[in-house]
Amino acid sequence: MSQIIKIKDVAQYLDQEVTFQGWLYNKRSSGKLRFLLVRDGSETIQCVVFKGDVPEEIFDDATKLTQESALRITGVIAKDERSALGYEMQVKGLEIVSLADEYPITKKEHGTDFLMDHRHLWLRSSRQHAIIRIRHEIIRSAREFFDDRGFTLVDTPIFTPNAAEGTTNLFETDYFDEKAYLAQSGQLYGEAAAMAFGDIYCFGPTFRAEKSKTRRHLTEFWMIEPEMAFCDLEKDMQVAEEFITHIVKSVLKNRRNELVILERDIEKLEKIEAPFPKIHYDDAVEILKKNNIDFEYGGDFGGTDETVISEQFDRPVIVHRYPAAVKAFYMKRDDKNPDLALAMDMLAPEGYGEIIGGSQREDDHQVLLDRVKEHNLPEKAFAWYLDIRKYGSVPHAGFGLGIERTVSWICGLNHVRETIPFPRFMNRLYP
RNA sequence: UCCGGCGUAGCUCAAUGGCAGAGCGGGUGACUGUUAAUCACUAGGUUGUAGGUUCGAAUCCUACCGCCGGAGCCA
Repeated sequence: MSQIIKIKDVAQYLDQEVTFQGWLYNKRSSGKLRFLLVRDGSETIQCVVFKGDVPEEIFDDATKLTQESALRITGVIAKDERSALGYEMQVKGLEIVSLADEYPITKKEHGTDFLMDHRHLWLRSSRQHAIIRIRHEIIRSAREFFDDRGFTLVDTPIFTPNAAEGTTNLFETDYFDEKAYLAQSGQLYGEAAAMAFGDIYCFGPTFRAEKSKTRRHLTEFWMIEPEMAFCDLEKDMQVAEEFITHIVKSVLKNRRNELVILERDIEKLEKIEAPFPKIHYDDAVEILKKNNIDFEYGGDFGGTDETVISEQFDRPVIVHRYPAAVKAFYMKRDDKNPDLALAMDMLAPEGYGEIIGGSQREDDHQVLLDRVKEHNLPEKAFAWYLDIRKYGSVPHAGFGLGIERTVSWICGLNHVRETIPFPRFMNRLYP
């Protein structure tokens, strides 16, 4: 057998005999010719079998190959303008590794529910390849951003003993006859880690048991959450905008072809450059009023509100200083107006909604203890968290980026369910 | 939980009260350059489930189930 190569490297082997290992993506035929589209995970190439060039049994094998059959195929690489890749293989040899059963996913259109039932096979299609590779680049560049700035990766637990804000939106599990909950954020542990290492981030799955049936919600999704000691809200927002700029630029540089496959409007992504507009909550409410949106001051923004606000700008917009009443207990209040929390949300353009939520944290022990009591939280369960404020407390801040919403925005998708290999949402636990 | 839509062949859909169909996929055959190849032939159905109206129901009515979209919910 000749040298086994990846299809993406085909240009280096012009006029040489090589072997691919892969799967049959599609097959066309014409008389004494068989056109085999072979995918090996790196790329897809057309391999041409001419009856006069190969032994009869090889031509018969090429004829009986079914979609997604596994194969090893050997031949000479030739340049060909008629082929989508620019190259194709003139086949000399073919080994069927396994003949596939009738494949459920055909070349015609399918409904989303059917495709989700066959998610394990759907991942083989070119569109899903493009999305998952962009997801990979987003995660790779996100880690690179923090790694290059000296952040330490400190991952946080998934089993947690207590519910920060009630248990209705948490998945409950049995932990040796004790109740445990799947984490909905690593942040509280991240704060402890920041006091140990200065700048840290965690990256892992988070779980929300909300019965949300919208294009923006999953029950299991991934968040990357930096936490920084000696950091205030202003610096927090600055890190966030530089972070997003870095991710978008990395995708544009390293996964441009995938964006083209997805027919993404690349010009819109090329406008993403720090600094981003940063508007006060009051200004955001003003925007809603100007657009005749019925909105009561003091509330949180709904999906439509977020879309209207983000549509005013050509890059992500950061809204800061929300009413403390609609935000979490651990957020520090604004000195200038104690009704406002030092919180910030970043809204993606084009109506993709909140991709980042962050804040400066309350660093005073007594104030935080009062908040825990106000929210009727179990003081004992939060003892370790309050400890952080007793032993060398400092101003600190951080944020969380939702990976799937970011992938959805950068890819220009209309639903987050395609942004994760095996999504979990309402009515979807299989495969 | 609420509001709206949908459920017909493996898949995507048509048939709106009167014979249950097409395209794709499968099978058989033809073709030396196909690009979701094309062409011919062929197999494939408890019309989501249960009940009701009617001479007659995929079609109208009721309930249930499932799915989709949205709202609510969403540190």
